[in-house]
Amino acid sequence: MTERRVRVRFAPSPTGALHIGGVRTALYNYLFAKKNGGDFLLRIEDTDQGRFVPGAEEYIIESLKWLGIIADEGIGFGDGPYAPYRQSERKPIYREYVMRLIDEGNAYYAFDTPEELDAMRERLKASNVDAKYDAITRSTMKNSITLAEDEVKRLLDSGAHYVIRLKLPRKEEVKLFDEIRGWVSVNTSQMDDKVLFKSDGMPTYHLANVVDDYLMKITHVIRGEEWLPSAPLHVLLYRYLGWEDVMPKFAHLPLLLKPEGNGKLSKRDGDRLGFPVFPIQWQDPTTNEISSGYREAGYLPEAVVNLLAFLGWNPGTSQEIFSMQQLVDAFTIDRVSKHGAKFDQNKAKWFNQQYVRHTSDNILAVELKKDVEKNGLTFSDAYIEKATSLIKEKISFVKELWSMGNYFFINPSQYDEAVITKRWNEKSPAVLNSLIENLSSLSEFTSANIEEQYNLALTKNEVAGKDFLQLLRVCLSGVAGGPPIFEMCELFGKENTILRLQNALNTIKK
RNA sequence: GGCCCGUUCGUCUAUCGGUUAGGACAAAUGGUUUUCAUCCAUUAAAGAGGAGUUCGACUCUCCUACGGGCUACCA
Repeated sequence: MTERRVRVRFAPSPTGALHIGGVRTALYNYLFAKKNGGDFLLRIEDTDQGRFVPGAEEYIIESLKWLGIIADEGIGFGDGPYAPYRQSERKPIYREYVMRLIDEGNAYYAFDTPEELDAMRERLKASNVDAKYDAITRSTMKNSITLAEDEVKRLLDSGAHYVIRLKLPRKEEVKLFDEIRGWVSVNTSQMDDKVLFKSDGMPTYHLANVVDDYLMKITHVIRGEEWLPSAPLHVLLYRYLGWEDVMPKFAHLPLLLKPEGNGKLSKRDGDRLGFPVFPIQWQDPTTNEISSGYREAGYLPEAVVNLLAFLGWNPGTSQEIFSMQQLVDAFTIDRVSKHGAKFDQNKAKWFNQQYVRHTSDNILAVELKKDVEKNGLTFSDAYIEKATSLIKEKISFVKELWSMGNYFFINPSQYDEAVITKRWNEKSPAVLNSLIENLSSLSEFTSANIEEQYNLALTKNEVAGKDFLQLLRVCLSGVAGGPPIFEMCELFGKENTILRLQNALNTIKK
């Protein structure tokens, strides 16, 4: 077999918001494709009409685009040579292949009603046997194996509801090589005759995914670990369809787990634990319930990509900050870990902090400006950018430029109680008055000059600097921490600095 | 219950038979920053348990325990 061009796909189903674990799967597929000079495609697996959620598809596309996980082909990315990329639009294709399975005796019609299936399962459970539709139970059910040929024909002609099931051998070891876990083997005696074709004329995931991966020339299937148990089934499908020689390689990714330990990370965990589990905000169209997203929470896309990449993969070096291109260059499947990873909010925050710090002031200032304007305030771009540069070092999230630095734009009316209680004393008003006086006569309002005047005010009132500086900060900004004080003052300007000091003097009384 | 997968500091992980088991986040302590939310330094912190194989096992095998996944006409 000649070397095939690497082609991988991300194939979510549009049943709601794309979970962060799904995003990681998409990312690993993307990294693998780019690393190997291949193609990454987005395919929408909407074979379950009943679970379709409006807006989910758009949400998936928008999320991937926000993160820079750009597909070469597929829905939302200009389609491509293997269109359509939405399984519901490929409906006629699947019938052809499932008929081939029937003709060759590898699949059969089953006419059992849901009630009959339930009854069978309960019967088996009661006798302590595994309740599955398999080589043994199928002989007791209503299908084209047990029914006479003309009866099957009559049922089909009369439009009776039926599904098509894969006919598994009674006892056969099915082996597959997983690129992450090595050889995995399952006996068909443990599997059941999975439905391939539903009564609504749609294929199930199992059939559709195999047929599409074949037709779209997929070389590697990189997906979540939840698919590992059904992978042997897919192997069998490739075999029966005669495609084993071009069967993709499999890599089953470990799952993302809840931070407290039990179970995989799920939709509800995010807002319960105070961090997003979705890339961007999602509003459920039926309940209107809003789930927070990384984007809205102030995460930078590059940070999300970086932190996600490290949840289940590492380069084997001590480097942790990676651009997308660096990830592409470094990524290999064999460095993906086998075990699930718990999401660590602290580490996520740290990653974002790194990226915020490395983002230039003028770009961050644009975001801060939005908040300033949202609050009905007007400041020059230069002022906003300078404020950005001062606040930037202290924050982890872009939105904290405003939440932690809004005192650059609004004079404080409240003052940190703890600091006031601790630092304010009978000498404080005198120091402030001296400072106001000194600053008023200052012609060049620079941080160095301000500091000089501050020290003079201290000396005059016989107060130690260490005891007063934090109090000064609180008088100016209202809060206990922040950037260098005198640089702050320089930005506030002479008039506003003095106004702030006077306000503090008038407001804080003890 | 059955089947499959997994198990190194609190968390993410390095180690591909021989290491004082390394790094990062978080934590604690100290320092710098005349304030702090930055920064620097230091400390504490791990091979689930039991059998093998081997001169030697975190690393290979088996058992047990624990965790996770799957077990639909859902993906």
